[in-house]
Amino acid sequence: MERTRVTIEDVAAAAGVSVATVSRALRGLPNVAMSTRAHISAVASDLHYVADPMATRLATGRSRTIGCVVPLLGGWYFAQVVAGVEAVCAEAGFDLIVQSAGSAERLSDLANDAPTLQRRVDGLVMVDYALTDDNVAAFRTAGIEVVSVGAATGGFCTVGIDDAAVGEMAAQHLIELGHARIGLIGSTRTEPFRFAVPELRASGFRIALANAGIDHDPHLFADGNFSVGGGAEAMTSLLAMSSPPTAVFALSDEMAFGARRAAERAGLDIPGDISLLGVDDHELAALFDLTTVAQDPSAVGVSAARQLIARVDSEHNDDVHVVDRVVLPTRLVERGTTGPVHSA
Amino acid sequence: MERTRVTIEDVAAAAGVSVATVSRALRGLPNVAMSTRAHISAVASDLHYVADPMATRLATGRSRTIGCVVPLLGGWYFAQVVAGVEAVCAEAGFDLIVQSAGSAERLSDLANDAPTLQRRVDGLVMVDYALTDDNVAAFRTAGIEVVSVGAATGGFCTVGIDDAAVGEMAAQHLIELGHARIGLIGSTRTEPFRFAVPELRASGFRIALANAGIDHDPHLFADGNFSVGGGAEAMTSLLAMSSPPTAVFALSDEMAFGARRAAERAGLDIPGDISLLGVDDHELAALFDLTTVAQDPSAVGVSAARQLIARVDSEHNDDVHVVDRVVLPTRLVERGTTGPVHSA
DNA sequence: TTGAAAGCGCTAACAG
DNA sequence: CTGTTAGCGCTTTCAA
Repeated sequence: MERTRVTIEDVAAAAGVSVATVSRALRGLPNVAMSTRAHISAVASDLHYVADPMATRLATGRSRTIGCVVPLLGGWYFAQVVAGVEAVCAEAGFDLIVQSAGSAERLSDLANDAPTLQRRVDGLVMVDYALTDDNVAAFRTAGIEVVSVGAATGGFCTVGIDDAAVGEMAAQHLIELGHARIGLIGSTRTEPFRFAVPELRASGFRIALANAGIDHDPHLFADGNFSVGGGAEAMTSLLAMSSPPTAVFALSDEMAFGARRAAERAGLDIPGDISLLGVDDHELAALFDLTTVAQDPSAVGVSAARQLIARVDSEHNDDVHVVDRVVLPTRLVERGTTGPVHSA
Repeated sequence: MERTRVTIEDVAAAAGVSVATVSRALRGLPNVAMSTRAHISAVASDLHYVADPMATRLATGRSRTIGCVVPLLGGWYFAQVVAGVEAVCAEAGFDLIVQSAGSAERLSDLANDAPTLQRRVDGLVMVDYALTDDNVAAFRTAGIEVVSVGAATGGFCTVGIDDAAVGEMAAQHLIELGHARIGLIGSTRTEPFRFAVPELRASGFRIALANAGIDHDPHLFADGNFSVGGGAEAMTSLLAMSSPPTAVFALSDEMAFGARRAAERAGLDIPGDISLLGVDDHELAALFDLTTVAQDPSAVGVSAARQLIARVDSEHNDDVHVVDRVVLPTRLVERGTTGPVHSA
């Protein structure tokens, strides 16, 4: 068990060359004789030499680390995204720092910390945030590369799905089944996360209805706060209406789970009495036999991380087509919670 | 927008003192005149000076970063643990690096990387791993502080729950309801995660049965692989027995969800025909009205992170009682899936 | 193709 | 109480 670190100087001495040559040789830089390179490599592995990351980082100014900021660790969606980001980092040899910022204040703290952040990470994946101009300016002047996940913000590269299309697909499916009175379970919260998402999905949904000549009763909306419990409450309030909907579109599967339970508790048959449709294809959606518009959040994380790493690391420049916006596919997964409208 | 970093030298020059004094003053070290300290602080914040983390890390050899290694990012349990760890890191001013290692090979890769890992993190939280002697040796000789989550391994500080007690509580509850033929849905996988957990829970369960004078039919076991689908299959096979159980204990809520669905599909009433009990108190357990033995994985993460940080950072030495083993509470949450046995 | 030497920005003895 | 001076370990001109 060696007690002292073996440094580049040790290798240089043992190989009978200068540290500069060792540095070049080991990093595969040009202008090193084949023989010297081989010799140095041998000596280095012999000594179990590995370059000290901190020294390298200080000298180069790059950390081979990216950060991923999410509103909430531990939620299904965010956990999937982070998993995707991590997978890419692991394969690219990057470290991944995760931070959660669940409020606009915490987000600003982070932005104010941009100067030191810049030294700790080469870039940031910001998941589902609405960045203020100040936030954006802070990251920009600190020189931190940012890729955003979700709706576009701050003029950064954005990867996500087409949320309006999600709403359209949902509406379309329900319309085809003959539904006209369709309830919507969404959210009116805009701080700090998923800000534009509910509105985008809802608007796509409304547009599709309008295109079909159906005018949507704005009262058929209930706030489910993107939670299971909220979904249940929302469904309950929808069912309490004098003229309840024949179908309900929940903007997330978790809200749909709650909604389903509430409907069952109310003695309703699904889809006999009321159809239900969610978004996500959560891992438990199949179990609930929930029809849903599927997305793949881990693929979003993968794509975002690739875009980011391609921008900050010249070695990975060509791993991916660097673009300003990548839109990942969604698709309707028909299961058992939607069916033809029951004519009264 | 300043283009060049402001260094400690700039501050020293502007304040008319030496860099050493600036360093001491800003870090709150003793032996600095009150007046000088105040002056330096003023100048520093005036210049928006912040110490470069990388330079500090190289000079001190400490990174104020901890790592968290999990078998699988994106699973409910692990996401909760990571969330707890992150919360503590954020409040202690530590960065958190997350890595997933889903196989024994990836785990060994990580251990082999211990020398550079040691420079990048001050310590590691290893979640639900069975560390080999080689792994342990690698971390030890690299001087990486480790706290393990789950069952004890490698002689490191361990934080977790009493899994045997979990099994006992479950058995006890079912016994009190009069059940004697109780099925067990568990897992026989041991690599690389949750290794000892299923066995510990199962053994506690069996011991409680034995103490109650019930001899447990070993055929009443089915492998659910800790997944929803696996739980469903396991339940199906249990129900296919010539003499099926009157109650089933699933070693995790997710398996219980699947089991519940399978039972319902088979036309059985819960708890009328068969009782069902899980472990975790997953966020969706209430929705399924599932009786379960609750644990709080994010609290586990919090506790583990505190133990680790107290060990690696003298400033946080007293934040927590440093011990070798912390056991967090679990409790039975009675809901609607368990009921008295139906005498035939 | 290789080496010498000047950083990168901070900390930590050691003097004074 | 404060300043001087070596490092920390690697990268990167600039010469040779």
